Amino acid sequence: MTIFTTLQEDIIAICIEAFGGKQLDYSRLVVELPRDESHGDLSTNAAMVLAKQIGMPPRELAQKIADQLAKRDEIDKVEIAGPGFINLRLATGVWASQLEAVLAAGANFGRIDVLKPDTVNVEFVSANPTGPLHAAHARGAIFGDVLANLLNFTGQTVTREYYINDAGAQVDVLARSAYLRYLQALGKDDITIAEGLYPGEYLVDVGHALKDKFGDRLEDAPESEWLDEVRSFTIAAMMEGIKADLEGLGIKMDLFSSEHALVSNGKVDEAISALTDQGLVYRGVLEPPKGQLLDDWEPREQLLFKATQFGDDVDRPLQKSDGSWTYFASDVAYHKDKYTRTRGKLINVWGADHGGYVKRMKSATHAISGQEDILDVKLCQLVSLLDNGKPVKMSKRAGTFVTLSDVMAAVGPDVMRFIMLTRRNDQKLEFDYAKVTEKSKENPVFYVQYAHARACSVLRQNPDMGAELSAGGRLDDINEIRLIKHLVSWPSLVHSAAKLHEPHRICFYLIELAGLFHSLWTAGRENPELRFIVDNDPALTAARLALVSSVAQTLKIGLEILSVTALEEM
RNA sequence: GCACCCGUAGCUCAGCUGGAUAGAGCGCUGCCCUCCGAAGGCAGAGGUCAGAGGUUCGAAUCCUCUCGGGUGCGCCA
Repeated sequence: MTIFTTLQEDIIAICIEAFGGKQLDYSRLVVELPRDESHGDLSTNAAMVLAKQIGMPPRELAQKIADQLAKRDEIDKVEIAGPGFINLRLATGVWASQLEAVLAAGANFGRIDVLKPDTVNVEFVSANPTGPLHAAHARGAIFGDVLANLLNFTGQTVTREYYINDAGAQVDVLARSAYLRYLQALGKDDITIAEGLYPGEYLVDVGHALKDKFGDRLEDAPESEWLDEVRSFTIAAMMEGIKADLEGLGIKMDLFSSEHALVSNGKVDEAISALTDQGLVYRGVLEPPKGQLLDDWEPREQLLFKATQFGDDVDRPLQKSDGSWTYFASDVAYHKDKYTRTRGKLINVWGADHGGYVKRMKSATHAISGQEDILDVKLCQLVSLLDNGKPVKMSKRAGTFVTLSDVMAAVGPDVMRFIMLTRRNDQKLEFDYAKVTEKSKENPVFYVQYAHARACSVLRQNPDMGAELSAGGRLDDINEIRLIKHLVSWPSLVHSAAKLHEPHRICFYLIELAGLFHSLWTAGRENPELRFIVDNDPALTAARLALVSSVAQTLKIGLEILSVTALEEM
């Protein structure tokens, strides 16, 4: 229970007492830290939010609530300001006493404020199994993983899922490319990798592995005889590499789903006929997209899903010209499968280039589940790789893209995970090798880990006091109070980050917490009276160590949500 | 042409899903190590929140339009 929630409940109680007859909507009522400290320790918009409902001028209502609040021991002063803000000044020692609750919550601090428990499926990465992960995949991977951690932390039951696109033409292309490498492994040196195949070196090893497994048995066989075997072998090899890369990032999926399995089990036909039964599928002709050059466009009747009925711009095709299912059709089946399995919320983490796909997928999941907001799609913008300000050259054509494992070898998982979350997901991100490995303030990973290490260093010097940390009322320096306020706002930060599916908020919170702590630390260097350890004053020392301990604990919890190491020494 | 995302200090970005005088880092100017880790900190300058309307007690935040940047638009997955 933080002071925020206590006061909020108090205010609601006051209103029920005074206006018991009326049913009031308290959902917009907040107790928060005012941005400007001159407005007091805490402020609430209660009067402004409730005024209209009650039918009383805001300032008058504010006065009524304020009179009641003023009677509380923990409140020193109440003021009405502006259009009806109620500003509260807390009695000495109230902030400091908040630390007792922080320390009592221990590793569960922030878990207190849980969302309504639910089952959530987070699908992320889902990179095509046609090659190793490249650096840009890391963003979505980490976003999804940390979001899953965060939801877990707030009491949700989470499944991490990877959808393998192991059907369609691209995996045949992969198989043909691997087959050529197989021929090379058998000693044929006049092999050229044709345009349109995958030229990457990573298939050389697969070629050798194919040779080890099949000998020369496939050498002169027609494609129809080797395609299936080579394809499934190669996909398995690619997935093995992808799993190893994810493991290097500290990511463990709960489930890998196969598109191929879905298709061959008839799930697509099943899903489409279910939509047909709902009257959402028809044969029709689409308009060509305007402003785009399509020389080969011919109007054609095809099977369409009534996406417009759910807010999409046009109805979406389910079949290609040859009668086979479109990718959208199998995606409908996949999402139906996911929903049927879990009956919970679905979250998809996609690259921003799939933005045009969101509406139709939400339309489909709406149709499938009957719930409009069952699916949330988070789009991650591009990552550009830099080395000291200069772009790192990448060419997918030549097969020389920067792989995830290359970057990981250079920076390690902690840096990778933290930096990828130092931007909102819908904002482009620059990842500069040189800067993110710097051991300085410019590097936020280091900055936060350093704060934790510093806090641990203080606590290490006083192992004896650990047992009796007292959160007495003597923490009254402005920097100490600021730090406590920030600590106490951690649960509500976690709550909104989880609710909005915005893990980056954790990063920014930790950076700010680290900054406040560094600031206090240095204040102690300049003014000995502000040092954490005060000779001849064990009570004050204990109170300050309680603060340090709370900081260390909260940094650790936050870093654990990010799965970034909370170092005790640097 | 249409849809989605973005536009906040010189630069890179936050802004708790509508709160009060819009914040941080970098860069710039000037400071702080006899002292728990200076791998850090303090202070100053810097803004028409792209622009114009609207909604209301109150807008960077919500709605409409305009401008600028990005992504995408049947038979790639």
